[in-house]
Amino acid sequence: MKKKKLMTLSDISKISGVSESTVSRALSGSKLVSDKTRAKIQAIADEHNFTINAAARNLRLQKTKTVAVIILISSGNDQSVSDPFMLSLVGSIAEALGSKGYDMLLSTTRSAPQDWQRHYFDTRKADGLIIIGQGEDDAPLNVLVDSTYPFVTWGSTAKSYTGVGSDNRKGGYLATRHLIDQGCRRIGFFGKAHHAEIHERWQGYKQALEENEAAAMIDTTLDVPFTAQAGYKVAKQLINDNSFTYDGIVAASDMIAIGIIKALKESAINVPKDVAVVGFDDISLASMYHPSLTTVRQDTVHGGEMLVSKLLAKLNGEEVQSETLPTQLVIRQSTQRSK
Amino acid sequence: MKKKKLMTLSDISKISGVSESTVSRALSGSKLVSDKTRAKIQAIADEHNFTINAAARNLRLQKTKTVAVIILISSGNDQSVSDPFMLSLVGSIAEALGSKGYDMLLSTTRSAPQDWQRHYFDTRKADGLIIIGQGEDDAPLNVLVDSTYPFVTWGSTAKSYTGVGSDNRKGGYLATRHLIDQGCRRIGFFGKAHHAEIHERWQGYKQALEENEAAAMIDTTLDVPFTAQAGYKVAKQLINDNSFTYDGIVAASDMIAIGIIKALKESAINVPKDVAVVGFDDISLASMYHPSLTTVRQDTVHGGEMLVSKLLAKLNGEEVQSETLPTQLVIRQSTQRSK
DNA sequence: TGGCATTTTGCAATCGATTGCAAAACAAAA
DNA sequence: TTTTGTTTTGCAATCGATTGCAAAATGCCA
Repeated sequence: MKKKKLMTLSDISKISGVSESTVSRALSGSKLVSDKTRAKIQAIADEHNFTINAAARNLRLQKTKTVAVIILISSGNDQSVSDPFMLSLVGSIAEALGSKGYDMLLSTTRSAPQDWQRHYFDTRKADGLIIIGQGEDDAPLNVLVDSTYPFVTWGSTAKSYTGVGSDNRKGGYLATRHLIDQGCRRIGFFGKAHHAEIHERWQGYKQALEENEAAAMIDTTLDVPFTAQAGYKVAKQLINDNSFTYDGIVAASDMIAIGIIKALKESAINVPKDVAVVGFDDISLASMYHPSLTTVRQDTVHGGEMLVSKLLAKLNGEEVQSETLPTQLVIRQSTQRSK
Repeated sequence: MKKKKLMTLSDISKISGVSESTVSRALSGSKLVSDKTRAKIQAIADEHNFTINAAARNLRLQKTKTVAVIILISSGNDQSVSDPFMLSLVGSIAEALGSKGYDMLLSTTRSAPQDWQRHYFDTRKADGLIIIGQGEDDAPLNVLVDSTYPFVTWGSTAKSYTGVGSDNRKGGYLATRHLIDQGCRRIGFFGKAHHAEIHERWQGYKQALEENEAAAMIDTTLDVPFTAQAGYKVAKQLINDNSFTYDGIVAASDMIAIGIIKALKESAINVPKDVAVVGFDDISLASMYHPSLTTVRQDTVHGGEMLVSKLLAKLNGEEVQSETLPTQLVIRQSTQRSK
């Protein structure tokens, strides 16, 4: 019943009694072939379960209809692959690509070949690259800048290459401002401030603090990787050392916020009463945590679509600009001190 | 500075003054070429930044060194893409593939072409398929069974095709047994019992209840999709209807457990004192929730490696068996009623 | 039916790498 | 120097689909 062997254009051509050219044209919808012929060929192709061989087509057309997505992982930190935010973004990219008829090749800097920057494009495995997360270091990306390699990045948009990203500074500002409005006066920032995106959030935080200099603020910038575990550990440490003196915390991501809150709870420090905590990302879990998490929402769906459309435009030879997407403060329980 | 044009084998052959065959052999490490020649050619290739064209090679060799991973999503439920467990598994697969020199093509049933079952293989975009999550319905997979298509699945292993999965039944049993040991007497199961994997967990749950028939138990099987939101909603509803009478809950996944716990907390029902809750998966967040979640661990790292090695073995023409991985109960706060 | 315009179809080259087989180059032995 | 044996190298076919150009088929009108 099953065909063991896969059909080729040539097989179909023999069966239908027309040339390969005609089969090719019929199947690709060229108007150089009559409807009658096309119908006949299409029927035969369907019947024999024929599919075009992508390798051959790619070779001939010099393109693959495939985009490689690669997730940058800071070397030390092996958890950030599982950051729900990034994965949500990848999901959105996958869908946007799928709807345009593109396949997605996914890898992380850990699983990819050494020379991933060039690998996918040079080998013609993909037509372009989407790079997620600039990490703390521009070096790996600089290989690509001023080359003609088609790529776009997610992250900070204040770069020399095309990027899509959230308005991190505004987000950081809104989050901090909100804490101040809630009456917090000793506000700490938890996150790697030298990481491009986080740095922008930190700048927003800084700005909010400065605009309210009347109040005595604490600007403590702690170096915390992207995981709940890291947030937990740092907070725990501070508490144990009796140096936890905040009444408000801006966490660089929801996962970090969750870790911090857990540490606080374990020490019977109440959130939001004793300490108000605001996260960043609005991962789906944020509303399901207890207390539900006030956070700055990044729109992953829009972000994914944007990345894809920018890249495809680029593949199409168009000139493309970076784009900053709006962020939005979502107020939930973790900062409601008033009532 | 940059080469606009990508080099081909033929270019390198011209530059180095040897034939294409020799270049090909030199670069692929064939011992048919002398070390001296190889060194010379290698140097030239490096200098000109030459990379093999995958399309051409694929066409010639009839293989792609690429595996397609596809995530089955139940149509209605648009959240399960973001299920941390699946994503963790995908991460592990990505790494296992990377270490074997394979690339990973990722898609979900939402973003993939209609005929994804055949698409990736027929078009020769991938050498094989890894399918994650059987969903509630075997139909899409049956297209592949008894075909010669190389694929392996994650999920229930009691199927006619090669699968890798956790010992769900044992896991469900351990979880339920633990609740009984903790003194729970009204234990409910929250999860889609007609979903293949969940059904096995449910069987384990059932078995544990039956082995302890002396105690009065409640076997309520509620139909809950895979998200925290769903767990929350169902629990909330029960509470509002005054029909929440459990003192122990077996949730089919950690996310569901988290949603349930949130609903309980909002109604001032204490976990674990009033109700003990056990999850399934041991996602990284389980230990970071408050209370930390007792759960059944599935080993995603091992699982991913296993899926990959089975598939590659299959590609290699070997006969391959399904495999069930052990599950392990991880006891944390959400079930500690004793003290 | 013949002649011309318009559609359809087919030939053959091309994309870039691999490999069986045969020829060339080299080394060693006679 | 010739012969035999061993390495290296090159020729040419192959993988499957696409497409410019030319040839064939068809339609239309007189």
